[in-house]
Amino acid sequence: MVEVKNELATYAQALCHPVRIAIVELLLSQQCCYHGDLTDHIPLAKSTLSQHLKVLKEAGLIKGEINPPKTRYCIDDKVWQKAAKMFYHFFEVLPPTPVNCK
Amino acid sequence: MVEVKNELATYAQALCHPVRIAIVELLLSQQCCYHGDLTDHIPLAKSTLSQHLKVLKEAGLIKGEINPPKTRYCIDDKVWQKAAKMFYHFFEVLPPTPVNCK
DNA sequence: TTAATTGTTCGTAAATTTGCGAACAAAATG
DNA sequence: CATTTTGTTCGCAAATTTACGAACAATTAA
Repeated sequence: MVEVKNELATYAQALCHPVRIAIVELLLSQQCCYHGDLTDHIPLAKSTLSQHLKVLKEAGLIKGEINPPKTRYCIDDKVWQKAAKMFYHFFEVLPPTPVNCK
Repeated sequence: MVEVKNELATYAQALCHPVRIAIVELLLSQQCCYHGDLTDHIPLAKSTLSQHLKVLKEAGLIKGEINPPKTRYCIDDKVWQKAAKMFYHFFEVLPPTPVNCK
């Protein structure tokens, strides 16, 4: 890291691992928040899953209300929309390549 | 990596480093393709920049025509649009949280 | 109260990422 | 032809990431 951490890079970083994508997709597929055992869906040690959840939490994309035996993980709407906007904008800025572009 | 590499994760991976974001933004800001010395814009060793470019190239997001003393780096429109669509879709699927969501 | 359930934190090992300089390649220029 | 320019590749070291099991909370259930 050679400079100030880019916010977009932070979100990308949170989403750059297949397991974290899977976790987020699972949360997205829920009517409301997810509660239950994530290891039912993703075959990893719970400590490993906990670590991935931590990454997503620290990026702000999800929030969890954890009253130890019971847990609830949700996408954080607000941050999610913000990240969405940043990605939208990032990908939008590409103008069509001019035909005379060499 | 515990499973088949997720394509979205691959793009996120390519974009998860501030320097790579900076490189892509530089390329996006060009009328056409970029040619010149990237170290003018990003204060890193050229070998390091070369590595970051390699990551972006392997993800397919950029392409470079390198005839050694001269170089041209471009966003790869096709892959870019594909990645854009994947991110759009990924972020779009979030329905508004129901008010009765507990 | 004791056991069961569920999740986090800690320590550790293996793999990957990041960054650098040195060495190397390949074309342009003197 | 030698030098300059520009970029890649090759070690190498430091930092980070990933994954695991063990130990540790904290609440629920027996």
